Amino acid sequence: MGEAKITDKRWSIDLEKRIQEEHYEDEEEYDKRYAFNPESPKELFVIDTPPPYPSGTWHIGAVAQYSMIDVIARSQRLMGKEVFFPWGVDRNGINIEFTVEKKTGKKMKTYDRAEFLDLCKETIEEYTVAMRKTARRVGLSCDFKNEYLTDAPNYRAVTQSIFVDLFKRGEIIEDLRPNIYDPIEGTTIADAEVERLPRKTNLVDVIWHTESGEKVIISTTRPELICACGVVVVHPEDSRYSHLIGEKIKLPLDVENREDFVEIKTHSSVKSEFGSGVLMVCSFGDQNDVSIFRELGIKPFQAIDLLGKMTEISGPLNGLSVLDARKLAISILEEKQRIESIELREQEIPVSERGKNPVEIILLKEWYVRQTHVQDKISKLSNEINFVPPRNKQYLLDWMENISIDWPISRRRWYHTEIPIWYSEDGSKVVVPPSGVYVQPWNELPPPGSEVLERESREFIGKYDDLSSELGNLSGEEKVFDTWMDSSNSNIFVSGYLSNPKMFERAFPTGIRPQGKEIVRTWLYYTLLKSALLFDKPGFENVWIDGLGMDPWGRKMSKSLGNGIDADSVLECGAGGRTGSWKIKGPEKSVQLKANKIGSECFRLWKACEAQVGDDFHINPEEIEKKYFGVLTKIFNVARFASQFQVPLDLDNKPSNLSVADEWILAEFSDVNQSVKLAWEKIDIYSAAQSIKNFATGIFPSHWLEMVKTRLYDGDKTTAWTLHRIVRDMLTIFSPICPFFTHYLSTTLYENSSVDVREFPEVPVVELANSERGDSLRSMTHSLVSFNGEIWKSKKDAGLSLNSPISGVNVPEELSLLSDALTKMHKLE
RNA sequence: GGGCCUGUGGUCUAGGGGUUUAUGACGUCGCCCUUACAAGGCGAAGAUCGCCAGUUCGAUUCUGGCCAGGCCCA
Repeated sequence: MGEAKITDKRWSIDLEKRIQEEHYEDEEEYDKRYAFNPESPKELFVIDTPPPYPSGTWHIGAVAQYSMIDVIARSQRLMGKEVFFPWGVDRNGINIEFTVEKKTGKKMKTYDRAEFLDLCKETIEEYTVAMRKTARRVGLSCDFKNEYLTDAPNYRAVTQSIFVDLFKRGEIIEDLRPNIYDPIEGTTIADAEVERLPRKTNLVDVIWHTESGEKVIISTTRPELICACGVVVVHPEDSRYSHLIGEKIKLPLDVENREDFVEIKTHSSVKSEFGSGVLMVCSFGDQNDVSIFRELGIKPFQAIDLLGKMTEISGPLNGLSVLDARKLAISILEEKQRIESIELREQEIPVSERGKNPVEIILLKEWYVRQTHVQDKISKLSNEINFVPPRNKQYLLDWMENISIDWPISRRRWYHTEIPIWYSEDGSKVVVPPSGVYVQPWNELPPPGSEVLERESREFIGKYDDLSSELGNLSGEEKVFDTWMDSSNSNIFVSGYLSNPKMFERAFPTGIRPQGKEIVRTWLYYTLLKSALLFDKPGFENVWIDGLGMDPWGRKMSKSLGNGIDADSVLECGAGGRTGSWKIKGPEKSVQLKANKIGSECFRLWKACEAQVGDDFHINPEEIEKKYFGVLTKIFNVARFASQFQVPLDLDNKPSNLSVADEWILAEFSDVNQSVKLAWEKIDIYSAAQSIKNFATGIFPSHWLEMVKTRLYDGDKTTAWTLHRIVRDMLTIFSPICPFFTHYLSTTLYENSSVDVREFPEVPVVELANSERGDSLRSMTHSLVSFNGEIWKSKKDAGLSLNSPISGVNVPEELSLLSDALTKMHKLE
């Protein structure tokens, strides 16, 4: 016995930060610990870290999830695997374009394209730096040196190569399909960018005639779209029109190059009480029209071109803008006495969020990945994947069941990966770049080694280097990919596809995909689609799908609700004596939450212990501190207590003369050890955390330590061996959850960091793990715990202090083996 | 509006047609500064197992509906 080696009185956020900084500062040391070696003979375990999108703030729920991914990484290292825990940042996409537009007050399309790309890159770089900092603050053990960025040439080259590959195989096609389009800005826009504005519009009741001459009134605000009418529908239960179903009805305006009549059908989306209850379905008045065209399998017409002008099918309206065409259509109909009535009414019309221009849904030639033909295959392949938790696989299966159309992958935006293709002057041939080269077709000619293909058949014609003179003026594709097209390559990118084929061979299917349940239908699905199309394999061995972080009342955190919590505020809570304070809008009133100390270790411990994977979890900083900081302090104190006893030179081999008490706790510990090992194998963080926490704050200190204290003070070597062996291994198996905490304690006590252990520690008392001897030792636990409790209670009832002697108590029969230790512990007389 | 997931004391969780007066932990409350540790000890309160039907001798457990929260889609 001597002075405690651990001099700090307690775990603190400042101590945590100091250790963390040391940990990350020495890059050489850091790489030795965490850098990935693809040549390693160990089993490779690649984690497909979700590359976060830098947007300025990082959501506390997301950071909690990343901390658990780190637990997975560290636990797999501890299990002896060669873990690749990459750090990637997703930087493509419309988000950063919007940010730049907002910052400069200038629209993207008013810029020179190259200039705009530079602006995006600069802006996103600032956010990227902040994100990296938070990643370290929460303790991620990523291979930061090999950071990848989805907007970097090496990443985009992979996306482009895969496109070329799938294009050649016919899995990627071009097609005319409906898109939301802003004719003034000249760009497609996403659903999320559509806003509704009230405007006065004419609702026109137009008289149509069926083939048999019956008069039918159809109300519309878009008479100019009559030329694009594909079907007229009524509600299936509307008896007024049931006799008309299946009949042909003539369009009331002249059209060109198409039949001038359509069929009358039924559709359940029709509101019978609106107008006359008859609806003309045109390509495309609204989203409902799109789905009716799709559902009924009707070929859409193109009524409006990219400049917002009417096309030739509109006959007399040809070439007019939409508004002029509407006016002319009304006057023609009036002339023909085809208007029953006109009513000016207020209507919500869809406009583009930023331009406030009325948007149109028009047919555009876009690129698609074929997907409807591989659903069965993906579903079969996904059976080979271990889902954690299993029930969250359902999100995927349900989604796949609803897939009815191909995946549109082209966008008319800029800060994205370019679609790598050039078209010959006559449009019949295309040029695609060689594998592994990043190209910008809007800005450059095909690089050496490019191939010339027949556009329709994809047949190889020759090398571009030989044929360049025969293609005329090439035009480079200006469109870019949907960002999911990039994201869905993350697993193969980090597994070495293209960059390290030898590694890819070993590492694919990728070890694990950790992600949130909200993007199962996008990120996970698209990745599995790619793996199925490219390799006919499942993308992953494991898919870990966690729930989302909610506010303390179980509501989603959002700006509009005012219930968000910033990640850094929790991680820094307690640093430098600063406390944390959060004002959060509850369901009824605002609540002020306060905490004194949290930090990364407590935060990680909380997430590991608090919720089973897959469930949404409530985040309340006050609770995190109250419930889990004490656990850290308890374990800290156990280690501090242990640190006053000399560490035996040989911790590996057990002494021959272990006492029964020592054997008992070793038997208990080997049990805990086994369940933790099993839990880490099954990627069950919750169970591992619970087992360790219960042992480390429960029977180990309260019952064993109290029982052997005097023996330790007397300098008993075998008990000191047991103490240190258990503390050391306990810190080791706990290190995936609280790496800096255990690092500090283990290096101070044992001069070896628990985060460096690469082999799961087995308690060197094999005969205690699964044996009768072990079982019989463990069978004492229950009586021991209740016996101790009884004595503590009787002493309390008698007004005695715990270390005063007590008489008239006998150690029960089943604990006779421990009777010496218990007699000393309680001072039984 | 549609599909799916979830619903056990304040929080998290075990269990699963009948010894269940429902497990454990944390939190809360009361009493106790006992020398690693009030970060501890002892004790107490707190749940009609979301609600309503049905199946059954019996339901928290099975079935259906509803409600609430969540996710995605429209």
